[in-house]
Amino acid sequence: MIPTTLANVRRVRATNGIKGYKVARNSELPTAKPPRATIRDVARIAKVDPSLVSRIVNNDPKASATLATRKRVLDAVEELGYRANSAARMLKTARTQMIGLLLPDFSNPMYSAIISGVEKRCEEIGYGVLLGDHAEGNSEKTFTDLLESGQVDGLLIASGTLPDSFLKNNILNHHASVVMINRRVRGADASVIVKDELGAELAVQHLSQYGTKTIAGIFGPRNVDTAQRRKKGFENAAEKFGLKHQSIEVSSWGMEDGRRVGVELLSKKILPDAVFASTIMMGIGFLRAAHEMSIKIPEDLRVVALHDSSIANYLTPSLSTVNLPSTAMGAQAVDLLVSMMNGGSPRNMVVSDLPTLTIRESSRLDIV
Amino acid sequence: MIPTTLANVRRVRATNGIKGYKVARNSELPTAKPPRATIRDVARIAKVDPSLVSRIVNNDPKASATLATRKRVLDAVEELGYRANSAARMLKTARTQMIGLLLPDFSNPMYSAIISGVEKRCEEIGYGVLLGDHAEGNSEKTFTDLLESGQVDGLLIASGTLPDSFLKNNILNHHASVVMINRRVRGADASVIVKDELGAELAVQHLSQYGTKTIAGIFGPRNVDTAQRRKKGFENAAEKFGLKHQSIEVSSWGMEDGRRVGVELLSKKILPDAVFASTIMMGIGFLRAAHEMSIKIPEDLRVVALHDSSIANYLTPSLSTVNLPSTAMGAQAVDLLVSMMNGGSPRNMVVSDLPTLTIRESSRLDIV
DNA sequence: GGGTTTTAGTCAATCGGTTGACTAAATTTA
DNA sequence: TAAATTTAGTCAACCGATTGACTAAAACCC
Repeated sequence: MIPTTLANVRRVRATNGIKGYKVARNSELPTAKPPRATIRDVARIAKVDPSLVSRIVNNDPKASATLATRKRVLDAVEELGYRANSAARMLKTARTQMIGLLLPDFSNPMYSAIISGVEKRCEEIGYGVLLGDHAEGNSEKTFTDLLESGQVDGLLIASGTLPDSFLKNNILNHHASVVMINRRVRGADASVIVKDELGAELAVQHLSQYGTKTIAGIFGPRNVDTAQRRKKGFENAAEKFGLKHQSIEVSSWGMEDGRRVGVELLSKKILPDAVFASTIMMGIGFLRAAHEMSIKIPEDLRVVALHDSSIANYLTPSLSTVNLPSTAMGAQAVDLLVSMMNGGSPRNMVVSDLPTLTIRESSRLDIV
Repeated sequence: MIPTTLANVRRVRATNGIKGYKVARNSELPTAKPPRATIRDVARIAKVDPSLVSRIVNNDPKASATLATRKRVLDAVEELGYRANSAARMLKTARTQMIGLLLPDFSNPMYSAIISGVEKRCEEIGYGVLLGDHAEGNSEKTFTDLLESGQVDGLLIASGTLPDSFLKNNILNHHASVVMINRRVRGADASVIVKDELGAELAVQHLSQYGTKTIAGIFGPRNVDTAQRRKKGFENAAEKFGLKHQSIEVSSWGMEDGRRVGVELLSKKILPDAVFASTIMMGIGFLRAAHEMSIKIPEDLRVVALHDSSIANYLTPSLSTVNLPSTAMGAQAVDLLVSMMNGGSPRNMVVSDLPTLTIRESSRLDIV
């Protein structure tokens, strides 16, 4: 795996003092590569069969070896710095121990909690994460490549934008375990979502204070169920608290969407008392719109957005948010995927953790 | 690669009705897995030797085949949906076609341009990207695992925080191609950086307008060369433009650092006329501090931060930035790494693209 | 102490592609 | 037209780890 030239570099380096930073003497530069130790090397040194080495290092219950033998093997492993070649293992076992994570965009803080949940859980169970984004155009390619060349054992997809039809075709047409994150697509029956609806309700409940009469909500693409769940939660809660409400649907989830809607909304004669933004990005955009339109927040209008992120603390005004258990969602998606890879059936799951509200300046009128 | 059980699962899924969507008939449910086509299957159908199939699909110049034969092979590939098993290929060729990208934190927008540059370039040249973060504690493990189990052919490290000593030890002790991104570490001789110094100068030059007399700069960890380059550029430019300047060094690059320094700075009797934040995160934090301290920006004090990101447009006030060519840096790092993996020598490179200034509200006094 | 079970470990096939060496036929060259 | 070269394609040995089947010796049982 490791290119031989590199091995050289390391050799050279290891034999020289680091301290004064003279890294190498020239004479040592062009030497032969130190080849990586294989299981056979270990076997030879420990004077056992390679198969026994394999069984010992993998804790195979079928391995039977005296303590002395085991020690010899382990010592040899140590001495040679042996690590199983993952390609060979993959080939033989037909498992890569990797899962793919497909996202629209790494830089979007909305996804970062998910990423870290996925990453962490994978680390715990010894899986690697192969990231793919489907920025534009390359979606299809990324997708099929990962699956079809068998570089991953399964795939997680977190996308608030890819159309259902694309997802459905790809999920259904490829032989692989696929789990959708915070998205349900008809025709795919493995997913993990959070209680978006409840998150929206929580926001509305909070916003209904201070004599709020009217409230507006900004939502994502109509054909994405995530947007619909949030909208439903928003509308239900608005009804429940007797608020006049209006729902605005836009075609993506970004800052500019929040700003544009904001400008439009705030140009009207009559403003709502409160606004719910269904993503933190939209919330940020909306705050900007308010600034541009010289609307004072929270005095003139109060705002809460979905998704927490540390940046919410640093905005002006700081942005109240509803924190969805996205990290837990990522972790749970990994668990579901792994269980499916081991023969378990696909399920549509809901993370049991509840959304929580963090009140900041954008929605608090009662500052003493 | 794709575990057979999964193939089953997928079948199952395809055969069950979802909600109103009956996708298939039940009778198809418990059938045998469709095994993935191997090169031998293709060979059999095309009536040629597997080796010829291999040569044809890989465009091996050594392959000689009549047009008719070639077509038979390609047709068979198509028919079976054949994709080479990547584990087998890796094993034989001793290359994974993957590179690892190590970051402190995915969610940090500072890194997102780098990620996308790396990703895009890798996609172009047929490499996969394996992401690893070294949030806390797991750095060492992530690092060694990736390298030692030979899951990647080389490694890119973009970290403004890991101490030199750690990097040096790890880089030096492992057999692998490693390229540092926007960081130079003594003892490691492969890196790609941008003209941070010039970026800082650009910011100072701009800030020196409007009669600015004094300027403060906020920089990252003293023992990280990136921070030092920025500081140097800042100080040089300040001298050049005859500004009284003060440099503040903090131990990390985040929003809270910017805010903390800001609060401190703005508590003093005499304020600087301008502030340069050496990351956008610090800039955001500083804006917040200004708000908390009721300092008006840009009226009382003007601010420019390094790194562009769309969020700069949506802050209040919007934040002037110097856009470093981070995407190009990511791409170039990939190129360097690949060239090293092919036997090229390590180099310390500088991206030739220049930083550019984007003026926004935080530094513009002459609004009409 | 003869038979059975356990323990300790080995053997060899296999995963799926790749690649240097090779052959037989076709084509070119002299 | 005979020799030399090129073309078309095959053969077989890997790469490194895993795993079911197997063996020989030791331990156990009554």
